[in-house]
Amino acid sequence: MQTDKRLKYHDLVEELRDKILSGHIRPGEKLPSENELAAAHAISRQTVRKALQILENEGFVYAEHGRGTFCSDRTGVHKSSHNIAVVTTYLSDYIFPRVIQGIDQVLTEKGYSILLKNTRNSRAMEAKIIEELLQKDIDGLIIEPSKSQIYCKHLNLYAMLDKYQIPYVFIQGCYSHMEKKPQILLDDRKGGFLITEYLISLGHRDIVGIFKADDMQGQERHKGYIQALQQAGIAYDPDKVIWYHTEDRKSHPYEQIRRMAKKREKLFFDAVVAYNDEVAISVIQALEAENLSCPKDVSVTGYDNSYLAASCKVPLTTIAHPQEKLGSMAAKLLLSLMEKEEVGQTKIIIEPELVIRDSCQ
Amino acid sequence: MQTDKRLKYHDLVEELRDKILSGHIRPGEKLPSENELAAAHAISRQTVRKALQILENEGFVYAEHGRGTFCSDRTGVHKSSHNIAVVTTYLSDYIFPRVIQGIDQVLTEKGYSILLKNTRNSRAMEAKIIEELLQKDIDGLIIEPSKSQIYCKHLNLYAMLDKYQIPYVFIQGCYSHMEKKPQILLDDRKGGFLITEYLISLGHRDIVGIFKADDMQGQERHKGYIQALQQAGIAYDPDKVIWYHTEDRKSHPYEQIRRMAKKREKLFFDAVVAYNDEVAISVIQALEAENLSCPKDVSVTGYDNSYLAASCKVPLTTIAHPQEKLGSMAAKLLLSLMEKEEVGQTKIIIEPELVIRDSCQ
DNA sequence: TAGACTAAGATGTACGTACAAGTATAAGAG
DNA sequence: CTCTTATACTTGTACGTACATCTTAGTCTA
Repeated sequence: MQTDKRLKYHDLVEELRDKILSGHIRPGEKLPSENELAAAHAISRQTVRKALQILENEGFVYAEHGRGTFCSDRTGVHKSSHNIAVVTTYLSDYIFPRVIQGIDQVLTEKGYSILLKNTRNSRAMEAKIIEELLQKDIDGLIIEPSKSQIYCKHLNLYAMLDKYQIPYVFIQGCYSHMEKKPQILLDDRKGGFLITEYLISLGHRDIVGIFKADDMQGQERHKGYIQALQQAGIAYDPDKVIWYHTEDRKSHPYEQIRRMAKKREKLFFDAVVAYNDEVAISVIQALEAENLSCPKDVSVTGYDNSYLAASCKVPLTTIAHPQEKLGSMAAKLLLSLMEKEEVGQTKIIIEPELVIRDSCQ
Repeated sequence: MQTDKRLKYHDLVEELRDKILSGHIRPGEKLPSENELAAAHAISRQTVRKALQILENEGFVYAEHGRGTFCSDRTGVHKSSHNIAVVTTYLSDYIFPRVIQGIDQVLTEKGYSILLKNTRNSRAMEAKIIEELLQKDIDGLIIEPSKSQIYCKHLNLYAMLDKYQIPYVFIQGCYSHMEKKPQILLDDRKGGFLITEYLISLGHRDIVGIFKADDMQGQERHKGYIQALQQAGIAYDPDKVIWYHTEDRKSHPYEQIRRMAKKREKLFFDAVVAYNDEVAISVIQALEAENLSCPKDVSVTGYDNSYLAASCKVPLTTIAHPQEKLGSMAAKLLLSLMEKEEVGQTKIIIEPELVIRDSCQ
């Protein structure tokens, strides 16, 4: 096989490209004029022009009529689509709009756009989306993991992201074995602890817990719930815990609570720690259907402090979700990763806060 | 100003590009040889080569050594990023999440992604965003106009979209002079009429109307409100109408209603038609602050049938907003425009529906 | 000192030639 | 009939010339 050195214009392209990539020619710097290059390499000006045109198409240089040819500012590596993918599980009208709003505010300011995708909480879908995103040239990725507690077979896709130097930030959760990756999450265990502890401080001892089984948040809030019970010396009773999956979020907790409430004569709970505000509202509805009232008969707590919590029938005592702040923090972290700054803290945990309203007594 | 026709290679580029775009040269078809083109246009072969190289860079043609130059399979137009921009006014957690969800469902199925942007209801921002989107190569655009009742100076940007053959669909509103463009909207006048007519049928005659001043929906709902009053022979009283701007949506309606409610001895209204559910809730809060109750003292109606309407303190009688359906219809319409199908109906108006709950009597 | 002019030097357009190298086809040899 | 070969035609590389157009900087003039 012969070397490529036989093509003069190709030679020049490689030489100049190397000089740019190695830093010998810096962004904005003027290249030698076409005639100078021609003379220096003992080739014709037309051949030099051909080489420069190739470099221009590749984005390494740009020419200005009458002034000269210059090295591009952005070292031509990738064109920078200025798109950043935001992958969430659901596009529900629950808390995500605000998270995305927070992300958007930060990104728009810096000239980036959001490419929105959602996985419907399916890992297969998530893998498909990341593959797709690797094709489009995105500058970064903010992702909420799907069904995060289950072991994830598609970790190699994240290795691909690393390889292509596409920075990513996890929000709301993170796969095991990736705990050191940049991420912003809430201390869900502490949140579960705080809200349970609050109920205990009001005198409740028979506290039902409702948790989502298919993500890390559910697991963590459950742990916090147990921790608070233990601290108060209350025995943990598995029969008082209801687990549900995302698909059944509208029916399962409702039916379970109704079933439990039916045994009124031996009502064995006086408080409910719900996984989130949506579930809390459905719990209250279930109680009312059995002629029980909240907070008079049963105290109920939510989680996330969504707009539902403030405006629903019984304003909910809940745990504050930072929403916009979570989004803007994630966007800022991603931007600093993209600029390859030395980022000190890449794992940020937001402390939960108790918001007291009317649903407990 | 001189025409572009002076540059020979540029001429040839345009001629060939037009032939390809118009279908005179079909994908895979062989173009005339460089010498033939040179002879036919009485220009040199080198000039022909320059033109062909530009077309090759743009993806319209490809050359095969020794065989010829051929028209690209993918008609070269744009590389098809498979991104579709969705531009809304706000990313509120109000009704947009569901609209976007509807769009996303349809687009994901066809392998497209959403590029999300929001204008904060500013026309300047909208112009900036469209300019930016013209740079990125999007395949289509779904847009909710900003401050749509005000005359829009940036219509030329839509002409640019036409020129680049990027199809777009308006949702929720449309600029004047663009009534014939593809759009999906709600019959807001009829909605305003229906809800006002309903209040009249309950016996109300002193009905306050609250409308947003800075978009078409507000204007239309206001017209429907007047229409219903006229039909019932009730005189229109401008003092009973409150106009507000988006920026003041949280304070202005609330304060106005409180002010009106303060004159209790001569309470001159017994019903309120609110612009949307959010405002309706704030109206109810204002009434309660003055010790008036809804629906006992004053009937209040919402609009949009958001999740707020069902779960708030006093479940709202409101007008159904199709949400997901609006989104999916817009996405489907856009897709059919993109495939250049002959689309029969490009202006779709969705009929409003009354949803009766507890906030009126 | 401010402004106009000029010249030098940069890229851009256009044409020309010559030869290299790949492809398809038709003619000819076995 | 099959394989080889010659040939004509294609695109690719390389060089050369000439002039147009734009920028910059220096010079001259009012």
